[in-house]
Amino acid sequence: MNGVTDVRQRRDSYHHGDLRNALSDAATELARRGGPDAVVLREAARRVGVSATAAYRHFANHGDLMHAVKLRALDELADTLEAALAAASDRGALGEQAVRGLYTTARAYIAFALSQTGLFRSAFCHPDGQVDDDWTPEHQAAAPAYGILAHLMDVLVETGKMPPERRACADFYAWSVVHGLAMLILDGPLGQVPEPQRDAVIDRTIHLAITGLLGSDGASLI
Amino acid sequence: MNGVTDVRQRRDSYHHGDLRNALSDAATELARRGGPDAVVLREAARRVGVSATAAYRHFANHGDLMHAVKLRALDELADTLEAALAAASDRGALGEQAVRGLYTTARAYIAFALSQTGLFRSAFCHPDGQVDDDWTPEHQAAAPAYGILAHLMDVLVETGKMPPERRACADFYAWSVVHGLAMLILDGPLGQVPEPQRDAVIDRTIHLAITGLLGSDGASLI
DNA sequence: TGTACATCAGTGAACGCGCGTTCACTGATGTAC
DNA sequence: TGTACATCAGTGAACGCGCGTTCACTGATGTAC
Repeated sequence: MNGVTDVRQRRDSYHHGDLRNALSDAATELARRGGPDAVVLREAARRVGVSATAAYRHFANHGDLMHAVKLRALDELADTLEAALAAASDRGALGEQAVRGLYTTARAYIAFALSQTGLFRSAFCHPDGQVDDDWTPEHQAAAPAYGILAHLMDVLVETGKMPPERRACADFYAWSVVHGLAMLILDGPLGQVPEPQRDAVIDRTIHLAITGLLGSDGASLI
Repeated sequence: MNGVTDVRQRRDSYHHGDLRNALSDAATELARRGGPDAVVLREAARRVGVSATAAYRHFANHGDLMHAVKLRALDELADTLEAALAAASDRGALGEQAVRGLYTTARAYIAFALSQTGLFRSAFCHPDGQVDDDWTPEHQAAAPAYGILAHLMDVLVETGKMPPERRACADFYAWSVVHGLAMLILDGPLGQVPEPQRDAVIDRTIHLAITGLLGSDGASLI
């Protein structure tokens, strides 16, 4: 851990050793604070203690750096969801676990969007001049959040919690609700709602979404 | 119609007559093509045939102009939804009309996001230095799209198509699905799906959302 | 083991870009008497 | 009806900003013999 951190700080030798990673780290921190627009190549270099030109040894251009930030943001989102899922209790039948898992994941997604807004936006940005293939099946590791969701859905069907005929696109549907809710809070009408009410709206909306998917039986669970 | 257009073109007298509107128009066209980032005060002035300085007689600053664009985008979105709703057939019982109206509105929302991406993004941007009160209840006229949705939901309950206990937040829920779906296509994994499949995903997701809200009876309708 | 040399990874100065905004100004308009 | 003058709505030149990117360069490294 400390070894990793060391390499990210300003070096004392002429050669850095791991400049690409250090720049990605610095750029990611910029994104965390200020979103995609705050990712400034010169500033990242400055923070690492290196000339701006040095960055061009490791990234083709600004869009390339941005792209690295995007992948990190996507990873951090997925890690957050997985951690939330792991932290939730494991008791009960598999099906009930999956239902609870859906609630947990949904809330964690919103929480990430609200607390790590800069990164969240960066995960869905378009680095200029980059081919946007982060989402193709081949690169699906870049969107591991989707894997989590899809797996939950499969378990729901297997355990009889969700009718099989609803399975098709159920993952996109769930993702849409939760992503749209996040965006409406960040950029839309729900941003103006004071916080206690907002939390109620979040819970209620997630509840409606899951109930709709599972039938009313899911409702009684939480 | 032509009278309106005239005023938007370059004037021949020293005084323009309706510069504020002309600048809003020009800026909105910039947004339509290139999204919020394409709204450049100097370019809008150029297009109207006026010095950049003149804009400051009518807008406090760039954010103020942007804000005008945002309101127009919001209006155009609402108009599009209403037009789609009006164009849909009016036959059948009120409840069935409302259900069909939901499908129509949802599809029109996505279609707007995909065909008027620049404006769509502008409707949900944050003009810098502007207090974001476009969404407060007092200014709700600024989000007339919400009114359309809320009214549909009320009709669904009144006609017995939707259980009253699901009414709470049902509008936010529906908006979230449709907004999230649009965003996932524009900025997320669904953008990479080739078009025929994508349309299927859109229809299916909307269907899941509405079925979830109404119960499976809604399903048979479309 | 030492040395020559290709290659890799940095440096610092400079450029152009186009924006938002300000300044001191001038031309047109409307109103009080 | 004419005139003086305040006010409104434009103009053109200029500024500073900070970025991404390129250039010709130098310092460090590793490998062939």
